[in-house]
Amino acid sequence: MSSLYENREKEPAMVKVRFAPSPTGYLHLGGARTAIFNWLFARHNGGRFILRIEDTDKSRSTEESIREILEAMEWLGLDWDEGPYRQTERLDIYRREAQRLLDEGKAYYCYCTTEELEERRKKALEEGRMPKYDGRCRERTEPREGVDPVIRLKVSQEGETEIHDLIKGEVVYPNSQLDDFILVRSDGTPTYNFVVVVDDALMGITHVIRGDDHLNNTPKQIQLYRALGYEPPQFAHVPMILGPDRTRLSKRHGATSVLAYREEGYLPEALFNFLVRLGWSHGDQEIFSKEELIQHFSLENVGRSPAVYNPDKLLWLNAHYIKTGDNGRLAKLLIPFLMREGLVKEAQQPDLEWLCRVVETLKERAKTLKEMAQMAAFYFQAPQEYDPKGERKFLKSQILPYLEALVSELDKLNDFSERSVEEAFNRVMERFDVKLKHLAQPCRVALTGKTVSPGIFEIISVMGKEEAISRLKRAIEHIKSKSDT
RNA sequence: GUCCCCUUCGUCUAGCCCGGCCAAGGACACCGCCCUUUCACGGCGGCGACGGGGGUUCAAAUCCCCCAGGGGACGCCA
Repeated sequence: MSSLYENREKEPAMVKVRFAPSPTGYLHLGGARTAIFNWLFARHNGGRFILRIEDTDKSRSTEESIREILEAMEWLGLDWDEGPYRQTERLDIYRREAQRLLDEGKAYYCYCTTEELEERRKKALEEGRMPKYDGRCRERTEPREGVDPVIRLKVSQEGETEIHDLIKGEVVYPNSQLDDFILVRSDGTPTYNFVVVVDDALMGITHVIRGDDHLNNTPKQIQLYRALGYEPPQFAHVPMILGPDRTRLSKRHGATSVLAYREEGYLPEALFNFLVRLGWSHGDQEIFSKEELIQHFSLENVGRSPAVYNPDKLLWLNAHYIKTGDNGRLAKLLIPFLMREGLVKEAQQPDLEWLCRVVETLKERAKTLKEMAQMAAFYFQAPQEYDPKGERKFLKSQILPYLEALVSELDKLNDFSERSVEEAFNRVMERFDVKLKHLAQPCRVALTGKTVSPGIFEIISVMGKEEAISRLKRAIEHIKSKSDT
């Protein structure tokens, strides 16, 4: 019976993955994509997705950051099945595990000070050596006066450690590169490399999917799993997202916070779709619903090379989701942006049904909700002034008769639908024997102040009879006052 | 410096594992044309890549080796 072999090959009964952000800032694009890959992997395999906050660095972790991260995940629709766990609430577990390693002789106290370490590191770098801890406290039996010790793991320097990475393939590290890394700081708090292993093991994580900046940590962690007597999980190291300058994505590259995209008027499904296609693909398909992603996602189709973040494509996707989005939903999402533009006051919410019609006229040309709100301005306020070029070109005295005729035709309408507005235009065009463009452009400038807008019939219809006529009359007066002088 | 990862159009990528279907496909951006009351949308077309060098083979983007470039790690950060 080759039972050992079979056990190795057999997939774990239940896939369990985690996303483990450190709350030292907002959720950025790279972190969000890692979360998405984990979530998708769990959902695809009918497994569990757990959220764990890695807050062992007390000096840098903040509650505000935790709130931000959770909010960003909720916005993206990444729901978790367990957690959020907080590592600061599990300190007794780490203490117990550290003591166990100490008792078993697999870890030891180290009394070297930060200053001494820093000096040795500097020297090593200068001499072109690898700056690693030399293990000098391994055999120390006596404490050192006035120094709070750290706990280090005895790491084997012999041989090599192999990683069977689901994305990178076989990766082999010479153990000579490893050093006795710190498990517990001198203040008694555990370090990342320690807690990540303890938690992943104890929480039964089957697949660790994370950024490939962690690939280098993996051999250390594997040694720790073994020292602890736990079976290492499967690893999948996802290539990082790079900025346009091909370095690690950071604040330098502009807005990288997930929530900042919401503020800029991006739809969560657009960012989701964009992020998942950065490094993962399914043939030539670009647009994916969540259901399709869950159905198709697999680690095999994750690329091995890093991806440069391309804001133009995100914008295109966002435009697509706006274009195809539900008017009612878009209208609701648009309101905060209208308020920010000063078009809608907090107290008086616009009529949603009407707003839906506004959205309908704008959704084909707006790439973001922010942009849509800006383009919607003329629906809320009559032009304060006319675009100079448009005025010169279209608001001329020759067109006065057309505009006046149009006002009277519109005034006769009971039904103010797009269709009947169009018919009113047709009557005016026939009477004066002019083409639509000679009527439409002056009208557009009169109504919106600009030479660019959605279709003339739709905006008039949506604007309403009273408002449209009043704006046309104002334009007529404006033209007259000019020609008088 | 050492170790690890990566390398197809400007960018995201398909193809690579199982060589021939690839004079390398799709998408974003860009350019042009068409549609058209403006702007968009849409349609059509164009531009544009296998990092370099050696092998192996009848045949290599695909397999092997070397080099170069890029990224990452080397913390009492995660």
